[in-house]
Amino acid sequence: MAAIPPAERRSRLDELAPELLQELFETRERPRELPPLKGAENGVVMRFAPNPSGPLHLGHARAAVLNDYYVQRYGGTYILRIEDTDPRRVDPDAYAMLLEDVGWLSLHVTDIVYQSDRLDTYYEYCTKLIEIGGAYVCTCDPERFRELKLAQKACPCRGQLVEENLDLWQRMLDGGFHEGGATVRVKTDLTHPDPAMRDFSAFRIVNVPIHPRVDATVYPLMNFSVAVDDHLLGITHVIRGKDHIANTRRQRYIFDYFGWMPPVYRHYGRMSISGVVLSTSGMREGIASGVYTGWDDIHLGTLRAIARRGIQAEAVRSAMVEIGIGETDISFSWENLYARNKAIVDPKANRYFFVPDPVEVAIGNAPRRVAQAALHPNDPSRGFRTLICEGTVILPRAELEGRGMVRLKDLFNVRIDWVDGRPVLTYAGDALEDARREKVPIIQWLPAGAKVPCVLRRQEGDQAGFCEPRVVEEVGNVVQFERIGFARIDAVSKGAVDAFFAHR
RNA sequence: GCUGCUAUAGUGUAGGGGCCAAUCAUGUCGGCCUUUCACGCCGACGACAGGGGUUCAAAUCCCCUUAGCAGCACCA
Repeated sequence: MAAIPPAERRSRLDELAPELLQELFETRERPRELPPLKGAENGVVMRFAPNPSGPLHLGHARAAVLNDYYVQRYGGTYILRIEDTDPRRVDPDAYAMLLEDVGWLSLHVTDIVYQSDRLDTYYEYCTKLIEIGGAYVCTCDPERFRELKLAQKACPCRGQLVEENLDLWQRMLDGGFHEGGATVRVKTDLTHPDPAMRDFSAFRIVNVPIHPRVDATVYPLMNFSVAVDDHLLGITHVIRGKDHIANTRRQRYIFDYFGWMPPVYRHYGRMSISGVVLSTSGMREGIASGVYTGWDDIHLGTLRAIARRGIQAEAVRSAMVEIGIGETDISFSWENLYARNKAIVDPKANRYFFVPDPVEVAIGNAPRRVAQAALHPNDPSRGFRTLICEGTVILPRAELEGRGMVRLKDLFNVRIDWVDGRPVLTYAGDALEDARREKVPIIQWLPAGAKVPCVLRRQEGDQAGFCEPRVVEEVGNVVQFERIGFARIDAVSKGAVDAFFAHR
């Protein structure tokens, strides 16, 4: 066998056992399966833990979908945990937006937990941690503490007795300190090679702004509340970005102090997303200053923005599962997302004509014709659109330029003569074969008397024109404007259609 | 700077010592089909970051280099 050149092997095999060859080279696309999770065989408890500072975007979708994927795969519970322990980063409107976005993604959430409901629990565990000598209240200036930390030196507060710490802690809770005046620190290892690990903060005081859901001034930092919650809620597996690797190590100290078993962690790599704005603060500013129309502006990477453009949740889900939980840094590919969306949307979308940048022209010698154009070429049972040509039509300007002939789709051929730079059209027969033979483009058109104004909104800018009257019935649906691409019909106002371009 | 993680076609991914002359998708190009530049079908293009080492055998294990990323907050 080895003596036969590989190229020859295939042809030989083809002669000997063609069915074997076919099996060997059959390209079956198996549904993508992500690597198994350690210790998940008997079910999992996982969580998606967004911060209510704005709506969800594609970055969130990755965490949300991947955790959901494993919950679906192994069975178990999926907790939506709203991490609202920083009043400064809470947008009261975001709570509702989060739930909408989770709903849009069809996450299989079984429980919803608000961390702001659980402050007393965190306080209780903080007291315990102080009691067992795992934490202390630090009243140093933050800048001073930082210097000491970098020098691997203890701050004076670190040596306080448990009783002193408990007193100070109570004083914090009683409002005896102001913002910045005191912080609870977890005792770790001052000589830890990674300065990020040294005596990190667990609680702080926030006086302004007031939390929209709870009356408090002492708030846990995420490493404390997350560790306590992951344990109390029985989280078995955590999938999150690698920006949390350091946090995982910090949280480990808390698990160890309490003698808890930490969950299994997977940290996926950074995902860069080009072409849209993702930072919540950047989006917020842009909306406030009028650069963006709102959280669903098509230049943003929020789920509501891409949904508005006609991207289906299932496409997002499928794209995220394809990306998976690899630790490599990746760049998110809109192309791949669009391809997946097209697969979902193409069989459903009805076809219509949209004529951008229209020119109205009378066609010389044009017979009156009733054109029947299929709503979907692969599904005749859906029926037809009826377009009546009485001789005057509108055509996309760009399709005429430089041409001597075109065919109007589902209608007839027209000759184009250029007189003083203006197109003069003449009926040139019905035969499709003529158009084929001449390799003439078959273009979209509309009767001059039966058209609806339509604006196709793209990221690059708006495109004005006209579309078929029946598009008005497609609000909320994705349609295909023939030869242009897929678009979601967003609204109809004053008889004009507002459409958002999805992709080709 | 310190601490850590990662490196497979343009993009995303599979492969974790021999089955790799490397998977699948997407993309691009060509063809077929078609009254859309859609869908579908056929074909082509395109990658193991670089250098050492271990081994009979390395994309796979080890080391170095390079590059990217993350963290070093009283954010999450």
